[in-house]
Amino acid sequence: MTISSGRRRQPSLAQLRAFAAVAEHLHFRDAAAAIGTSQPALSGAVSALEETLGVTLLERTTRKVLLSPAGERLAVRAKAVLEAVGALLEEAEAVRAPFTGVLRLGVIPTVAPYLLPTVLRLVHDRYPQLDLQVHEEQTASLLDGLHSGRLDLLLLAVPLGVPGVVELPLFDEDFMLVTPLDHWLGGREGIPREALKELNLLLLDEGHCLRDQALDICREAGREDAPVTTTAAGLSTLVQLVAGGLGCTLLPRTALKVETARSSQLLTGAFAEPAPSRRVAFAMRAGAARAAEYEELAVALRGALAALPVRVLGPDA
Amino acid sequence: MTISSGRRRQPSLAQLRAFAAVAEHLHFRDAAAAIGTSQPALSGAVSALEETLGVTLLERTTRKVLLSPAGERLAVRAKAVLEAVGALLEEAEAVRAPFTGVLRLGVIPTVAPYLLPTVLRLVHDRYPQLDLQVHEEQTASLLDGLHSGRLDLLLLAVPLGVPGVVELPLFDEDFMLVTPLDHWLGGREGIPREALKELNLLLLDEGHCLRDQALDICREAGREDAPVTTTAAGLSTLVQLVAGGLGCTLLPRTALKVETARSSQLLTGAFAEPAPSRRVAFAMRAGAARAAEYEELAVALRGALAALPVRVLGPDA
DNA sequence: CTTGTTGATCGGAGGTAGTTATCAGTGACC
DNA sequence: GGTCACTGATAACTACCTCCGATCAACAAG
Repeated sequence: MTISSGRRRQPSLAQLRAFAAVAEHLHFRDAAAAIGTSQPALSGAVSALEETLGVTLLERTTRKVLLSPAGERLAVRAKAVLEAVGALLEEAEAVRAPFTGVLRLGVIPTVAPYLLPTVLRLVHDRYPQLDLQVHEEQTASLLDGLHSGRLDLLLLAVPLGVPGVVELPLFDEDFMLVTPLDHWLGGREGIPREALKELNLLLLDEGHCLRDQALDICREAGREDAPVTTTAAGLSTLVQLVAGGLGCTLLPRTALKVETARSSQLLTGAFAEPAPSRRVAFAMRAGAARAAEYEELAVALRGALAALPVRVLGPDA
Repeated sequence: MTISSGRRRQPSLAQLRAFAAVAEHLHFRDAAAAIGTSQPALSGAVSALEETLGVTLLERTTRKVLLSPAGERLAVRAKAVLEAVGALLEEAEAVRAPFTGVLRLGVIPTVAPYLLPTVLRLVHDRYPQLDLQVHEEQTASLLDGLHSGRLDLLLLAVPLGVPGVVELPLFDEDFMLVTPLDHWLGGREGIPREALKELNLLLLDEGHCLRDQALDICREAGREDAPVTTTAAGLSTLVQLVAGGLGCTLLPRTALKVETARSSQLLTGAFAEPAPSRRVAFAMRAGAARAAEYEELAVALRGALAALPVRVLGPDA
């Protein structure tokens, strides 16, 4: 036996938007301005929602507005509804005109300089309507941006092991050993990984995933101590340090040609098979509205990678 | 330069409901009846939504209705929106009147008979408005029901390791060794786990998690072969088989008293500390509308378990 | 060719939701 | 302590939207 009168109507999206805006601003007039309506309309919408739900959402005084405990919980749900609507609209937009509009692509610094030429040419030739905006950041920052909606698609090294993020693998590439001219391993092939135990290895700064990968490879090779002596902010700098004789470094295969061409003081060595390698992939939010486009983009990019010294992967690798 | 005219309005929930209903029934009149409106209203709503989104959702002929590819994708989004609205309404209901209405609780067979008395008494005394509907099924079926919305809350052995499911641990309980009277381990204490390697162990049928746990314990004890000779559909049967001298079995501590009281042909042995054990917990959907209630229920149940021979856990164990 | 069924269209009634103008309560400030 | 600025709520009005019943046009079956 319920006391509440009559049957309850369904809340409207306008009401949920009104509530969400008030919950965010905690101020009716500001919230009204934010969603482009009048204060009375918003006031009425929130009241109607409270009536509909049978719950007091806000503690109002004439001087300030507070969310009630119930309001706190329901504001989350309201935002979820509005997000779902946003996703639907975004998907409709994507369906209506695929490969148009802005695509905010995040790329890690150890991939960007070597892969972007290929990516940019591909997009320009094949999807000329697509406005690609590139953001070069480290992995952690990229993932944060992906989740917060600041970025749409990432190009980085995987596996990430982050739930809610889908990886579209593109290719594997080996790491090469770059040494000074007079180094005992200089220019050799079939270098065993164990050689890493003895080397003075130069690494990137903290935060670069390439640094962590190099450390992992050292660990796998049986090296106990951290081989850190000097660090550098970019691969170019790193290579210059090697040329200066300060040590050796690992370079992904795609970076090799560009970075070693600048100096005649370098030699390149190849590891014995299976050489240490990294996998590069696209990453997107699970359930992204434009997922189909990103997958098509991945297919196209795999095709465009044929000229590069990498092992291109299938979509399910 | 867009061809489409004017600014687009927002879709309404009624429109999304209309579309979702048509997508489900693929028939306008049936769909209209399903959501309690007239066919013209529904027809208009879908048309308006197509206009709003700028996308053709349905391929209509006068004889049949098909979802367009875009419609397929957007129907999923529309359903997601409606689900989010449903979650909001459910949460509002829960806020308005917590611990009232129906709670569909799923329980595994090896927990139900021993814990339900405590649970039922607790709910009856403390939450008399709560209409507890108990469903006894095996873990896989329970999880399926939880995801599909057929069940609200589960009571089972953890860890599950299922994403999207939150576990609220309740207690740990040891496994005891039940043997015939004349067994060489009969009634002993401090039995080493390695003894399991030598035993003829009777197990439950496939699908019972207790069976898998027992097999795990055997594996940990170093047993290579599967100790399966006979199986039984329930612990009561299993114990009768032991009393008949067909072998030994493992029984959770909570089941011990009830199951061994029926026969004088049994002895109970305790393993050496730390004894093999299982953890029993509530499990709910992540983001469940009534999550706060389930957590309170877990707290209350932990308090009510003091009389049982188990190690009650804290909420973060 | 007739008939039944399909989804689309029409015209009018009702309600929803928006607007502007105004009210009433509260805290800040001199 | 009184004034004032600012808060959210209310009132009155209007516009639009959505709904319904009735009807229409297209199609398939017999």
